[in-house]
Amino acid sequence: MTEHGDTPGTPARRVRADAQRNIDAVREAAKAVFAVSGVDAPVREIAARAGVGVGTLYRHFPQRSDLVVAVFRHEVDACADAAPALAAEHEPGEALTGWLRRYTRFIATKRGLAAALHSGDPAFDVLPAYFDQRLRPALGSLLEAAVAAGEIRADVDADDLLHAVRNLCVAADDDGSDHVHRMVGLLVDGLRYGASGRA
Amino acid sequence: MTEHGDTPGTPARRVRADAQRNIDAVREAAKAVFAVSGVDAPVREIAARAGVGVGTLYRHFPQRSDLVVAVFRHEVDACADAAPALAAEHEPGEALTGWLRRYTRFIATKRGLAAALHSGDPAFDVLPAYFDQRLRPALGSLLEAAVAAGEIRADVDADDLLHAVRNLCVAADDDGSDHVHRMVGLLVDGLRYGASGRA
DNA sequence: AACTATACGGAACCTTGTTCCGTTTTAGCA
DNA sequence: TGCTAAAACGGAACAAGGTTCCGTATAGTT
Repeated sequence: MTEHGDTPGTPARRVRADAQRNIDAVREAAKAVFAVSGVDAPVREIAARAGVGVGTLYRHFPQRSDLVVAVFRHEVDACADAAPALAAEHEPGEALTGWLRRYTRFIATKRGLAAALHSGDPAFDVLPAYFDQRLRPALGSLLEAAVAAGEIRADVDADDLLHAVRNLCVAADDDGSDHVHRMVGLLVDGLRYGASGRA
Repeated sequence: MTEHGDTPGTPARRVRADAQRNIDAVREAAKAVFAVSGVDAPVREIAARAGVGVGTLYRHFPQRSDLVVAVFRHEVDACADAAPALAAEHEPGEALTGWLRRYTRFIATKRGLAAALHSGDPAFDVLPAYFDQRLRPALGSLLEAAVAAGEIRADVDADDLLHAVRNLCVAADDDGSDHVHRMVGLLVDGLRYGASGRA
């Protein structure tokens, strides 16, 4: 799991309780507003939704882009953290498909972000790296477990799968909601095809 | 060739001379400013550079995006119009390589635009179509001539070549300036490889 | 309880897109 | 050539969004 709402570069200074509360509130508000109005939504709207003044918002997120980055990282963290949780509660194969479903849901909410990521703003340069660095091990451990249990074949790595699913999601615009689920199901069946069969 | 500075949808109404002068001036200024500061440059800066008030600018280009579109179309036109000119002055093979060089120069200036094109703004939806519709015949006629002269093989069409060169350009960021030229040269040599040989 | 570093709120400021309107210029015509 | 109406001009004014500033409030400490 990940600690809490630490904007990076805050080495060890205690954060006042009310400040932390506001940091979280703003991040949640931003997440909600981004989902509805896209990442270009006005800062004031986010502040209002969080029940906070713009001054407070800017104290914690000095630039608009910091807010976008924070929301993105938090969601990546949540997605990554779901892996061990699923692994603890399900069979390896179940855990794997469950996590991929979770992952597709994550990707689906990122339509607006995609444009921002490729906008050339260097503030977003760190995001793809964070994405890989965090999600690859998460999926990797699920894959390993499923391979060890003999439920899937051993010749696919986390990176390939991550990118394949992502591409499936972006290709299927936003129409038939379960098309992506069927496609991902197909992928997983493909993984099962060459399984060793040992349980 | 293409008439002059006709923003589309101007059926037959005479344009006053000073107006036409300003339209051209603004378009040229925008081209220059975009090249330096990118397509997000402030409108006022463009107006100032054109020696014109913002009111005048907005009279001819009611939206920022109209200006971007106009510049883009004008440059596409210039690039397309270069084809017959080259064909008239050079051997078919020469004309072809000359035009491809011209085309790579055009693509190189479009770094900033690429982001805008994929920004989701529907105002830019028409541009890719215009791009193809205008450039394909231009290159197509050069190809035909070169094939007829026996200088190149016959099994490559304009679309493939346009996209191939474009991809070469975007792949090679903006470093070694002539890498692209060498790669395009390679492509053309490839075209020559299976030539019929008849002159 | 008093004190201080920290945080809060929101008015104010700046930049940028867009509109409005009084003034100027062009082009046809007598 | 001088007259006139339509067309075009310029830039002040407006709207909206990002960012800063600073007087006030509060958490945490002694």
